[in-house]
Amino acid sequence: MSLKGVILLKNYSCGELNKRHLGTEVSLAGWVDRRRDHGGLIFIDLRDREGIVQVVFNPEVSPQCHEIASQMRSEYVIRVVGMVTARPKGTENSKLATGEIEVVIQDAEILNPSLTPPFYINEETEVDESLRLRYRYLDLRRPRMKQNLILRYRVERAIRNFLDSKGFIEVETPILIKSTPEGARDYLVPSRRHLGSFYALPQSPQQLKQLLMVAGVEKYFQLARCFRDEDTRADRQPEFTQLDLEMSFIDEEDILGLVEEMLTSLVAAVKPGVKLLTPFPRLSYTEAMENYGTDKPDLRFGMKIADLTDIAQESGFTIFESAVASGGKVKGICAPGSADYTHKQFDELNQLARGLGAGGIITISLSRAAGSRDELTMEMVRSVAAKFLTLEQIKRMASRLEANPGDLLLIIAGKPEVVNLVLGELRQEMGARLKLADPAQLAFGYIVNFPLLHWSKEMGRWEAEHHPFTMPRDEDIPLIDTAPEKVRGRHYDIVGNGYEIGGGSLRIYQAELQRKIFRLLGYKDNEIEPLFGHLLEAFSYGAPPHGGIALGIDRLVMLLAKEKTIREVIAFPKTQEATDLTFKAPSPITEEQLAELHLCLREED
RNA sequence: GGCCCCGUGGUGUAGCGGCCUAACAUGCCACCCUGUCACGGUGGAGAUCAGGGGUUCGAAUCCCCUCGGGGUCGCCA
Repeated sequence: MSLKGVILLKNYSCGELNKRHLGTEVSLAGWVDRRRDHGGLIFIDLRDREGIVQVVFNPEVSPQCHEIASQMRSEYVIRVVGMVTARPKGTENSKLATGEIEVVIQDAEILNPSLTPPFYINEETEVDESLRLRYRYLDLRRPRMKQNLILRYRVERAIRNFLDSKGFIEVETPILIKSTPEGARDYLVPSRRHLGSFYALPQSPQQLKQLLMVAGVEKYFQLARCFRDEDTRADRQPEFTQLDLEMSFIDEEDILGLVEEMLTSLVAAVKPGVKLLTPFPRLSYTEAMENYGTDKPDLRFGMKIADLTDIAQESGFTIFESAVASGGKVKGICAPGSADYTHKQFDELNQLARGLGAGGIITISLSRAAGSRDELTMEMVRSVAAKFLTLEQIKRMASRLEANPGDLLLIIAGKPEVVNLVLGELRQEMGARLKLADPAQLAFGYIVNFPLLHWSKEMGRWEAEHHPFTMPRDEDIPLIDTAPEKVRGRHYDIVGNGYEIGGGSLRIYQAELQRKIFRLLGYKDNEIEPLFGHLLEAFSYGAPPHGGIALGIDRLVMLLAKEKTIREVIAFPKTQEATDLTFKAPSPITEEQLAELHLCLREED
């Protein structure tokens, strides 16, 4: 990358200069990163997007420039003209890419002074995030944030190039569209021209891309902004970017294969050091829940959950017995090398487990004294359950969890969903504590065979697991009327390092089946028409079989940048309270604006 | 909506009932300094301890409320 030739005030960028430019007169412009004033000589580290170069003001070369340089301060915008010169022997700086040379200045001007910045731009110190967000334009000058912006651009460019090479076209879809009843809360935009009516910002271009398939686009993608008025998290923002993608005349394999190829080549291009699992592992939803306790497992490490119910129910241990008697399960994980966990450490884990609904954790600690699992004796086992279990039963549990002497078994008894949930969280916690995940790895994997529906207690009706347009598996279609919970959807998720990176499905393309699903979701026929009539109508004009996927770009870039939140890879993110601290948005509007929109504000109690 | 954490000169931290008239580092300002690169030296300015209320002889410190930021549960098809 180079700014060369783009801007007239400069003909080289600071970061690109090296020994090859010796003797060249260069014109540079940028920001003062740091000034070192020796009274005689003044050194300035001049920074632009491409890097830093040392420029030297020598009063013997130009007393006027030296005088101007003495006025310069951090973050002043300056322009200089000078000669690229080899640094005197012994004064080279190997820490700087441009450290073999310097620019001896013959002409200089201050283009714009700067106030002292509210935080360090030239140091990688932690700064309060609200301050960074208030002055985001300064925060983005810092090298780490600049690198994140560039990385994001490269990811998006690689995606566009890849999909272009596969015959996809990018189509823009409306931002002002229609509110939909399913899913998240909509961001709404009042219509000036239609009293009492509102547009909604898209939660995703889902229906639009399906209509593009009906339109015969066949291979569509879009780097699409999506909006959901829900509470934020480290990996969730009110607005975010999806790679939205849809294809006609395909099945699951086409999508999964395409995305795998895309991500593999993308990672190789932007982060060659990152290791992937290839081919991407595929787990059924059931396997993921049973073995990892979550539908978005971190596949960088094992520590799989194992079912111990059969062994546990042979014991005389009340906690195990009563769990099994009430239809529950007993399952566990093995924390390697954690046999000597302290009381305090147990307490922390117990608190975590209780907070998630478990009664508590039963631990079995296997002493290091044994040379192997077979050599264990009762004396080497530490557990409140020990006197209710035979040595043989303990060995069977250890064997099923692939535990060895020195390891710690964490066992949960209770309702199957709670057991999986708690062990899933304990697995994450222990994985983090024991640093089991290779930080250089990005473990993508597919989760397939999700249930199509789940029963919503609060709504008292079936809800779509993914969204109401997901195609059921052919062989499960008869179950829609008899056992909706057993219907599996042709839906797939992609996970990466424990994050849901994306999800997609094959879609329903027959109006009648779609209508049937809407009815199952509790819509009356007279409600379906105004809400989804446009889609059903489209399906009656020759809709091709189609399907697609959407990937969360923010999360993907976050993982590639090794950041902890997606805010670090978004130029102007919002706070947890969904405000923009740079603009101070949202903000009140005037009475005139309200009146024009036919709106008045309600008094709240 | 619930729970948890944080808020002290510009920035990052220390102080956690009296030793605080608030410390340290850095930044900032002035002066000195021709080979530094986190330059160095000398001197200086800079804080109603987020805001409000309470407890106490006495509060940066303990309690309550509010505001702001973060994490998380709910929520996010």
